[in-house]
Amino acid sequence: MNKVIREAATILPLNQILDGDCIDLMNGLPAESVDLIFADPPYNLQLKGDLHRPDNSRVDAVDDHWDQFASFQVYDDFSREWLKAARRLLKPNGAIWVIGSYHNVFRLGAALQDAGFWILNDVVWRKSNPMPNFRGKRLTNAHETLIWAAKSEDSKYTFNYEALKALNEGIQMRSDWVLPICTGHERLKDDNGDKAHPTQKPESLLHRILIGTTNAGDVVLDPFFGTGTTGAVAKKLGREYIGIEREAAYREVAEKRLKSVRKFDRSSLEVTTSKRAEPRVPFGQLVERGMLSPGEELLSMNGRYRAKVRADGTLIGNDVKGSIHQVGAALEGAPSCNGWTYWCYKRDGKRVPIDLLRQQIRAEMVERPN
Amino acid sequence: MNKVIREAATILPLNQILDGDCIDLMNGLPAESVDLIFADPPYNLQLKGDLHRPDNSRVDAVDDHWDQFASFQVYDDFSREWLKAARRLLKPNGAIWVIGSYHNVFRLGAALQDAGFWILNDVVWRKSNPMPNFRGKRLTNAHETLIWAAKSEDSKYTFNYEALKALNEGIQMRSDWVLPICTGHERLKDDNGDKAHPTQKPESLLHRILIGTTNAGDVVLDPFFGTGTTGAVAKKLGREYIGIEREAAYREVAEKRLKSVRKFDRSSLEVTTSKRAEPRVPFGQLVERGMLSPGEELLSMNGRYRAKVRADGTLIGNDVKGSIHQVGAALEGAPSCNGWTYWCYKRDGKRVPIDLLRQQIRAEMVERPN
DNA sequence: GCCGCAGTTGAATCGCGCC
DNA sequence: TGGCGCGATTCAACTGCGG
Repeated sequence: MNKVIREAATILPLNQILDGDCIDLMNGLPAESVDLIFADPPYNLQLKGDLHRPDNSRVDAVDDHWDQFASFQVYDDFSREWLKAARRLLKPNGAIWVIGSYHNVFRLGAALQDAGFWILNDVVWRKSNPMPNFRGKRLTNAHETLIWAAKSEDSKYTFNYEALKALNEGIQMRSDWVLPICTGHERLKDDNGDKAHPTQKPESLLHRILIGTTNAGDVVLDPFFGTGTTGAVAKKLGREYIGIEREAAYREVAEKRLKSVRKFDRSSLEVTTSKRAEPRVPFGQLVERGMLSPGEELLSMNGRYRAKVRADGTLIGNDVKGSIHQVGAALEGAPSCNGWTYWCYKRDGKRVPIDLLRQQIRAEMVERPN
Repeated sequence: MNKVIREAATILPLNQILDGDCIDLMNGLPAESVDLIFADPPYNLQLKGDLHRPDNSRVDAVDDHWDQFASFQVYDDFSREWLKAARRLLKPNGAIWVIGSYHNVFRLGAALQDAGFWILNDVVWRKSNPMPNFRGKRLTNAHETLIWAAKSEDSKYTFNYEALKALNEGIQMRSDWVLPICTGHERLKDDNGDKAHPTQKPESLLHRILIGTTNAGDVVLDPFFGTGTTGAVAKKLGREYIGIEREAAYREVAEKRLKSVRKFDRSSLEVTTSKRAEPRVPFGQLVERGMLSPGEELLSMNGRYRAKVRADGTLIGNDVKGSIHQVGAALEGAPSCNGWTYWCYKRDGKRVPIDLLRQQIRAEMVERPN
């Protein structure tokens, strides 16, 4: 801990959870005293009725009072006020992370820019296990967006390029991060065994943020502390934290959690690493990418059957419609069929297995596990 | 081309590129005449000096005059004006796609919401081959963001759920799409052999958008047409397009490109459809036709409940009377139940789902529609 | 202890047409 | 135009139990 931090510590309520409204409390703290802010504000989801899964079970929606706003205008006023208070607290070279979904993140991003923050990246948290779209009316909402911004255009912000590169197996870290949502033992439960907080963030996400954009000893503030994921990871990684949370139930869970956290917990470093098999390539992608055209004919490897490619990546042959696997199986009268090795196409009079196209796509993907 | 489209064609400049300012031109077109808008507006990149690669070669940045705006305020005014004109053009059930990067997309998204559009999804285009961050000062900017929004909250927007699911090998399409940037033969060159447009989008992106959110024959408008990717894919897929582009050089490249594009043949454009589109068959018809007899017993799929068929096509089981759906729901204590997939009957000692009888009727209907 | 299977769950702006 | 009723719709993980 260097001298500056030690002095600040006499004023700053380090490693504590403050009880109350984040705007009031931030306005009461000394200006230019914080290195990084992580903020997970209410998303302002505008949910109407209940939603049921196809098996008729009810989805436990986020319908808490703290997520309700009367209008975009009210939400914007709130956002601009807490962002203003947050910006005042940041040191000149400080930075902020904000997370949101399409319901609120565009308003949040515009408010950040208007407040004088300088956006450095937007980062996509691609969820490996999102909730599906049960009604089939939209795309699976499989990601959330984070915005990383410096206090101002000329801030000398912290970016640990090499550390993130190392986390990413030697390849420069990209703006899309694949991480699982918070489940299992990490997900905190209340006394009834229900989830303690409806939107607890995974520690892996905060781990990457704090490793990449803070140094040991830095002061990290979270104005929407919830169950304290930011504090837990900060403590593990040797950063100082300040939490603000107005709901007593969340504060209690967070206090208990933080007591049991130890610095340099090695196991937490392993959270983000996971092995992955070869990435799945949908056949439809060959069509979208023009490697095969709708209307083009495929030939079975044994030369016995033909089928035509359709615009949605299905085949039609002998009146059978379906995936490359389904049509292959139907034509052969087999229970199953690997379409990738069954079909080929013609180029310059030669038969070429479609699997070669898949290999080409995989080579381009250079997929990283995380 | 059906009657409605033919009439509209007398007013709408279909399959043309209009020369001029998109706001003026959109205001001159008839209201509620367009099914889908795809817009790739200027990104308002705020680039300072030149950028060089580690080998000192200069990066060819987007520094065209059309991408320069004096301030966020000016950019917002511009965005809100073209969005207003665009919204007027959309049919009540129409929708819009907008693409942007962190420089502009937050402002665009907020403007969309303020204009009354209803966001359906934000979609991340994850680039398989992005430009690296040469200076190591930020994360590799490896994605762009698309916003899909309906004209209003109660628009009955087009979503070809099954077609997108087919494109994704039978798994529901997610909000993150991995696609390569536009390179190689697809990337259009000018007479000097330089790229004809700095931000040409890949056809694969438009293919997915048009397959997923339009039907054949729909009118698709692109107010920032550029080199005409939207038009090219629309033509291939049998959609009508309207392009607007004020730069003569881009219009020329696009005209040439569109002339050489051919529509895919009819059958390959057919796409996997949802059950919802199939004709409704009342359960009573199975009784009328003698496929099931009054008094016959049905068994629930899980084997737990029985019910008796009545002459009017209702069921009675455990003192509950009503439709196959109502009785199923009541017995299971569920909010709803699809009776077609819930009940089966016995034939030769085997359980047969009643849905097979419905499929039989539907098959006959295709042969003799009336 | 390991494997398989059944059950549960996650920041969700999640019908439509007829009368 | 509001109410009612048909009937369509899910993926990846993790938990716990039984063999």
